[in-house]
Amino acid sequence: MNIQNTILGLLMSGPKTGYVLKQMFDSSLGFFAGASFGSIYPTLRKCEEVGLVKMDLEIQNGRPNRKVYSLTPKGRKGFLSALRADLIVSPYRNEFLTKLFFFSYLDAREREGFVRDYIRYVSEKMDRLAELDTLAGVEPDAFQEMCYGFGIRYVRELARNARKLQKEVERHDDPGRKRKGTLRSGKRTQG
Amino acid sequence: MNIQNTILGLLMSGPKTGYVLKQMFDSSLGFFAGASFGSIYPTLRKCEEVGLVKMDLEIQNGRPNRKVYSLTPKGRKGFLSALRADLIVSPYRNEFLTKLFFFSYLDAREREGFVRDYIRYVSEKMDRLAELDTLAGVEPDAFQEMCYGFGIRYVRELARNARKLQKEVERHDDPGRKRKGTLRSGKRTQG
DNA sequence: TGAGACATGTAACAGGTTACATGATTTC
DNA sequence: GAAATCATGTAACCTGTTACATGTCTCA
Repeated sequence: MNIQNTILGLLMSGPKTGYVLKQMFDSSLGFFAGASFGSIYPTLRKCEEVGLVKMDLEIQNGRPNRKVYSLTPKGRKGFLSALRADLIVSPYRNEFLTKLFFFSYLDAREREGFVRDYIRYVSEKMDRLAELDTLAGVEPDAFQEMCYGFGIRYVRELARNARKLQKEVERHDDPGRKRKGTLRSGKRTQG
Repeated sequence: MNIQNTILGLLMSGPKTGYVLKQMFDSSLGFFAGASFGSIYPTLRKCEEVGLVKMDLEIQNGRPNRKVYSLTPKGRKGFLSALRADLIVSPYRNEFLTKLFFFSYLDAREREGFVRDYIRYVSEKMDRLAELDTLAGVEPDAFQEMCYGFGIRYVRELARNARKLQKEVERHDDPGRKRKGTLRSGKRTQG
C-alpha cells in the first residue's frame, strides 16, 4: 500500500482530482498515511500512462481546468490485488525515543523541555483527531470508523505513556521533589 | 537525529566499528531506530572525511581488518548540537490502518486474516522487546531504561488496541456471534 | 559440509519531500 | 490589499534500503 495503491483505493469510491485526493490525505487518512502534491500528481500521470486510471478534463473559466481521474477495470484489479497482498509493517521509528536514549548528555532543564515538547505534540495530535470527527467530509463506513477509533485509543495511550515517562524523568532529575506517596517497597527495579 | 547523528551518539560511549554499530541498531535501538550496512559504512566514511570521527585500523589475521571509529571534539560538538536541536516528529505511518481503511473491499475471511496478522506482528514485537531485557549487551543508563519501559508499555497497549479492533471487526462480520446489545434483525447464515 | 558469525564495502534503486513556478478568485 | 483557496505541475534533492561482492574462521 504505497501512495499509488492508496490513491487507487481512494478512487474506488468515485472519480477525484489530485487536489481533492490531497485533502483526503490531509484529513481522513492524515493520522496514518500522507502524500504531497509532488508525489500525487506524478503518480496520477503515471497511472494514466499505464492504464490504471483515465482522465477527464473539466474546463473551468478563471480557474485551472480540473483533471478528474477515475479507475479503469485494470486499476480496480490492481488495487484489490495490492490490498490483498501480505501485510508488511515497516519498522516503528520514534525521533523522541532516539533523543531519550541519549538524555544523559543533556541537563535536567533540557530533558524536561523535550519531554514537554513531546507531550504537546501528542496532545495536538489528539486534538486534531477529535476535530476530524466533527468535520467528516464524507460519511465514513464501519471500518473507517474503526480506523478512527483505533487512532483515538492510540493517541490517548501514547499521551498516558508520555506522562508516565515525564514523571520518571522528573523523579530522576529531582528525587526530592515528589516525596509523598512513594512506596519504596513496592517499587521494582526496572531491568 | 538522522542516522549520522545517531551513530555519533553511539560513539559517545566509546570507539566502535561499523559492525558493532549495526548490532546496537538491531538490539538496543531496534525498537525505535535502525540502520543497514548500506547506510552505516558510507556514513562513517563521510564523517571521517569531514573530521567528525577518526579511524584506527586494527589489523587482524584471517579476518578482515577492523576499522575502529572514535569521535573527534568536532564530532562530539556536532552530536550535542543535533541532540539539542528542536524535536521534529515525523508523521505516524501505519500500513495496517491503511488496509483497514479499505476493508469494505474485502470479504470477512480476508479481513479477519489481516487483523490476525497484525496482532501476531505486535505480539512478536512484544516478545522481542522482552528478550532484549534478558540479553542487554551493555548496561543501559537510567534514561535508556526509560526508553525500554516506554517501549514495553507502548506495545502492550498496541496489542490491547488491536484486540479491541479484532472484536469490532468480528462483531461487524458476524453480528450473531456475540449477542450482547445488538439489535440486528436478520439471522446469520449458519456455517 | 554447510551455516552462521565476523568484517567491509559499492551501485542501483526506491519512494518519497521541498521548493519553485503559475495565476485567477474569493474572503477577511 | 493581504491571505487563503482553488488547481496543476516540475526539478532537485534527501535519506535510506536491497542486492551484490569478497573472504576467513568456527561450530555442529
